[in-house]
Formats: sequence, C-alpha cells, structure tokens
Amino acid sequence: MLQSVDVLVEQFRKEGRKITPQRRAIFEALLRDESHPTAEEIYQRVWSVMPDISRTTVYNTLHELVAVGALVEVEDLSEGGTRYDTRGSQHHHLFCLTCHTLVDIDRDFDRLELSGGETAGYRIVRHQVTFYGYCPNCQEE
Amino acid sequence: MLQSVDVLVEQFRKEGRKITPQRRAIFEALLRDESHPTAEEIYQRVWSVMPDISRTTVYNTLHELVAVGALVEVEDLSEGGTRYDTRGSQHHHLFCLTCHTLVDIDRDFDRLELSGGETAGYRIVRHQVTFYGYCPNCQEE
DNA sequence: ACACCAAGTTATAATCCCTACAAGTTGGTA
DNA sequence: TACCAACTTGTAGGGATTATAACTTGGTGT
Repeated sequence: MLQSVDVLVEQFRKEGRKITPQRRAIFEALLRDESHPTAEEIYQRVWSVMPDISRTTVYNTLHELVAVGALVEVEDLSEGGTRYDTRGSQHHHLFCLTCHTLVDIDRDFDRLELSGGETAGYRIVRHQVTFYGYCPNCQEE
Repeated sequence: MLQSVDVLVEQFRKEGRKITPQRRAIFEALLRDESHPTAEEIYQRVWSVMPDISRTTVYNTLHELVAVGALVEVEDLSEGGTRYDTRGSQHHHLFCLTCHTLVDIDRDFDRLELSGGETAGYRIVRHQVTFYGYCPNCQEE
C-alpha cells in the first residue's frame, strides 16, 4: 500500500470520494514517510506546502485512509497521539519504553495462530508482535 | 504480581513511599479485577467506598505502580483512556476492532526472539502479541 | 507521646488530542 | 454551465490527563 499517489487517488474515486488538492497533499506527505507519523506531524508537513490546510481535514482524511485500508493505526504507548503505519505488509514493532521510538521489524513469525478454543469466536484479521525495551541511546542513562 | 495488598505495601515501603488509606483502597480495587481497567474505572470503584478520593491521586498511584513494575500499561486502540494490566505473567491479547473488548490469551508463543541484528541494539524486556479481529457480538452486524 | 518534614492529597485550572458542528466552497457528473 | 453531494474550514466542545499550589499526613527520630 501507499505505493503512489495515483493508486490512492484511484482507490478514492472508486468509492465515490472526491479528489481535492488537500487530499493530494496529504497523500504525498504520507508517501515520503518511513516513520510512524502522528496526525499532527502530517499536518505540519502538509502545512509547510499548503498553509491553509485545516487540522480537521487531516484528521478526516487519515480516517478515510484507514477505512480504505491504506493506513493502519498503530497502537503504542507514546504520547503525542495516534500513530499511523504507512506500510501495508505484515511486520512487527520494536518500541523504546523511554523515548518512544518505534522501529519496524521485518520478520515473519510463524506459528502465531490461535486454536479454535482460544479465539473465543473472534474472527481474527491480523496480529502484531511488539517488543518493548530500551534503545541504545536510552540505555546510556 | 498483585497477589495481595500486603505485597504491594511492602514494595512501596521498600522504596520509601508512604502507605495511605487512599493507596490501600486503590490496591484493593485493582486486586479484585480481571479486566483491563482504565484509570477512570479504578477511580469509580474506589470512589464507591471512599467518596473523597481525588482523580489525581488515582492517576498518581497508577503511575507509581507502573514504575514499580506491579502494573503494565496496555496499548490498545480503544478510546476511554489508557488501560492497565494487573497480571504480571506473560500473556497476550485479543482485541475486538469494533467494540474494543480486550481478552487475555494464556499461551506461550515460543520462537519470539529477535536476532542480534534485528534488535538494533535495543535491550528487550518483554514482548506482546496482539490479535485483532471481531468478537462474536460484533460479527452479527 | 510529639515534632517534624518529605511525601501525599486535594481542587482547580490548564493542556493535549480529537470530534462536533455549521457555514461556506468545490469536484465531478449531467 | 449548473447543480449538489461531498469536502473544507474555523470554532467550539469533549474526554483524558497533567500542572499547580495550598493543605494534610505517614512515619522516623527524639
């Protein structure tokens, strides 16, 4: 996901959503991103090229991207608000408990399947492994 | 962890923290708990037996319990605030994307170890697997 | 028992992230 | 070109949490 602006544009049109300059700018901000940005961070980046953008528009568009499946909300314990994961492929996370840096782990853990009894009737759509620890910088203190 | 109030009291004293009636009441509220309560939920429970308790005290005490290692903040995507996990033993979570119910999974996934290269120098202290899906109730819609 | 003081408690105000709303604007079809 | 649902915007509101400052108290030492 998030290969190109055009793919997202196509995806939006397909659902009857309109393409606006604001949305294009948000798409572009997300594409040049390998971190796990917050809504505020995306807002700042878009603002630098489109100073009239409203935070509300950023929030709305991010929600729509999540609904469309192009973004995933990342659960983490950091402050600063919800983070978004721009990568669609299965991967996991390594989280620093001190500075809250979030690093991607490209590794496929097999055997992460629940038995019928364990799922308690849930229909499972994905799973995620998160490792908690202290990054090299934060270990120095 | 959280076997008894006395253990927590001991742990607090050991660190030079004082034991107050408020803290005892919070400890007790947490002990009779198998869910993943929010700060507000703990506040409500303590309030029912100690109506003069302040929210600030609940927040402070929960933070101290986390610092002491007796509680773990649970990352999830639900609204309603941070949730706390009162169980110390290793377990995992099953999360309903619709109603945000969080269920414990008592299962030990082996092979969840990162290689030296993957850890990027992090000192890892724990890991957690979260399964995302839809619970039986929410599947009906 | 008593005094002392660091630590704890409290109410209030403030902050942060996010959502609701209402009024004005616009993409894209007909 | 005109139309209208969809979109954008600023502002106000909300919930969860933290900051602050004044008051209170646990627990050590005398």
